[in-house]
Amino acid sequence: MSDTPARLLKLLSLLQTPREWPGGELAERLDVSPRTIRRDIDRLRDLGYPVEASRGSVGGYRLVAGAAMPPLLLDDEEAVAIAVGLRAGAGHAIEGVEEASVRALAKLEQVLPSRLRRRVSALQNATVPLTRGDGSTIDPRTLTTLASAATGRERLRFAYRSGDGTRSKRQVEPYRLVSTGQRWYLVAYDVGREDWRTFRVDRVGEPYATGARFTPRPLPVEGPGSDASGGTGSDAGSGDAAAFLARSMRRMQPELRLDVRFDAPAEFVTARLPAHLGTPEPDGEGGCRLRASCADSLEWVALRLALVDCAFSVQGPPQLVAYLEGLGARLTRAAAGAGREPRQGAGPEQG
Amino acid sequence: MSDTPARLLKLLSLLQTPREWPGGELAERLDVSPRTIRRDIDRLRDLGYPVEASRGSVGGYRLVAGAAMPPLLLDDEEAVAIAVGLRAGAGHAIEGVEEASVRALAKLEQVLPSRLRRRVSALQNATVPLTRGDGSTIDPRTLTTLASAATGRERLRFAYRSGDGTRSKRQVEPYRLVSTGQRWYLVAYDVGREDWRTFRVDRVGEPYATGARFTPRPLPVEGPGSDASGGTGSDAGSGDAAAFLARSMRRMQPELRLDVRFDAPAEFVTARLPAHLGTPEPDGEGGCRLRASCADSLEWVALRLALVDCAFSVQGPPQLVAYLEGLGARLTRAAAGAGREPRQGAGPEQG
DNA sequence: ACCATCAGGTCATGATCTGACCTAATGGCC
DNA sequence: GGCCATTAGGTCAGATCATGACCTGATGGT
Repeated sequence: MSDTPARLLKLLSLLQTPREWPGGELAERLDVSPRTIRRDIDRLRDLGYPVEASRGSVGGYRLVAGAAMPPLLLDDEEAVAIAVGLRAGAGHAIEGVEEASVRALAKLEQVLPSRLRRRVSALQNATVPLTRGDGSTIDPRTLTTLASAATGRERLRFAYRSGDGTRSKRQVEPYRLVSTGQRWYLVAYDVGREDWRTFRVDRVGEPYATGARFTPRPLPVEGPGSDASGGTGSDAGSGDAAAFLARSMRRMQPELRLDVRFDAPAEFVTARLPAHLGTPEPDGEGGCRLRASCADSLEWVALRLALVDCAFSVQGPPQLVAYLEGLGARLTRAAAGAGREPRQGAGPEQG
Repeated sequence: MSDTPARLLKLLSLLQTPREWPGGELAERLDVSPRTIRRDIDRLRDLGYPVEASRGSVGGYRLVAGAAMPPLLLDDEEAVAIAVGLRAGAGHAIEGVEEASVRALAKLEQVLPSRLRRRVSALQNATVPLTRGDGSTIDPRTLTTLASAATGRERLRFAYRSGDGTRSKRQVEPYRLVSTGQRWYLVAYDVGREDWRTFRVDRVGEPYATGARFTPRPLPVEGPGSDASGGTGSDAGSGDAAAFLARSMRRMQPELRLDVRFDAPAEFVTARLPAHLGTPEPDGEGGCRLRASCADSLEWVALRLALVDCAFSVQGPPQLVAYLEGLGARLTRAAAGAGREPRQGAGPEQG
């Protein structure tokens, strides 16, 4: 409790509170002399954590932004908040940081005390997921298990339910998690099939790491047997995995072939659409047209389109048209009920 | 670089990677003898960080969940992912952890290196906010500035735009941030007005901490002048602030008086609605009715209602009815355009 | 002008850390 | 069952380091 490293950690934790700490107060809190505090501050600075000091009678120390991230010392509630936030984000993650987000979540959940874990899952259950209905909501626990196994180079076993409904048990050497828009895929070497495969994470059931470690094989670049000439050893493989996924997706049937016309300029629409849906082409004066393929759920696509906040018109696919029709009718009926008792099946009516 | 505390931090950071580390490898990485590694592991355990060891030929060390949160050592991408996730969540935060979420964000942004900060704001801009249109989107920077000032007991100056449009400059002693559903409020002592006020955060402009520290005053409990008999000194004031906000809200006009009937059982609807919107009462067979007041934005409420995924009917307020009408018409038109070239103003038509 | 704060030097003492030995126990693999 | 790699921990000598007590200076707000 009273040795130097512990004190340094405590000091770091105190300094992370966004306020100024006079040296005397720190000395009192940590039960050492002010001189030692000054020395500790020096040490932190040597370690690369920039402690800023303001002199004068209301001066004090404060940790500011530096070149590297200092260790984050979170209290219970903050840890829970981050875990909940990341889990909520895991489904429809912010583009560009999906993988990192899952890595961070895995890191956090690895060390999250069990009482906090209970609070997290309780809050998680109380939260209404934004996308639902097509049954492909992703279990964050599955995601973190896969992510841990991939970075920890541990073999995985899981049950897989493929697109046509057949079930199988797999044992794989996980390579990397990749997300496209709303969906997650695992690129892995299937030990049983003796080949590389991509798995949709929402079709993975009950994954667990066997504990057996493996040395990662090089991901085939194009054809089998081409040279994956010595990588830097660090993780330059994320792009590879994404490319591999893209190639294997090309062979699969994309689930939705979008064709939408917007009554708004292309840049307006682009700014309001997720990037992986593609970019619309100008079409006519003041309009644009989006043709793209995606594997996202119907509800989610419909929601994104509605949020673009301009008139639009869907050419295809038919399921999307049908869904929008249904949703539009439901909303119109909801609005039409105003002023009198609601009744099912009341037709639309306008004032 | 090579002294003990730094090595311990590095060790912690290595152990947080979700994989097993043999002692020898750690010794090599940290450039000390294996014996020292064992001693360091012991030290970490003494500090309360439970390091689990598996013996045997494929054994190794791994940090597991313990009683307290260990310092989180994030790499750049993970830090960015968390920051982006929390900022995205700041607008429509998960219920129950809003304040903690903002505290965590403030803590993180305080030490986030500037190059990462740029990446965060770039990603933030690329993201389409889920709610827009009523101009009340919240700037996460404002939120974290206020949170930092509140926990750091620093005075704040900002420009305020009140409900009727009048602008004023305020200097306050911030007490606490409170969120209700989608909106954020600051409970603070207004130095100029010499009284307690609540401010809507989205109406706060250009806040900055003056640097002047203050000693927090007790928040009046009911009437002015009642005794707030010595609190525990710690932060038991979160509930107080919420209660204070609720009292001062009661005097204000709530913005939306919802009255919605759902064609689904009350428990079905409750599970799919955010809690702060209130709970619906059973109404007729298999239906229920929700009467509640809220200060959320129109678009957001409409979205939540649509996501309940059952037929419903809105009695009021009129703005909501009008908005749903417009949205429903837009979606119906979007669906009706299928199969032929879209044309503006084409009336709805069904097959 | 005064005071509180940060910044840093020096010194003696005592604690602590490290590496090099050693032995014991455990679990997986052949 | 035997072998091997791993964790676990004891002991010892020497070097290193941390601490508190003193000091002087600089800075900035009141």
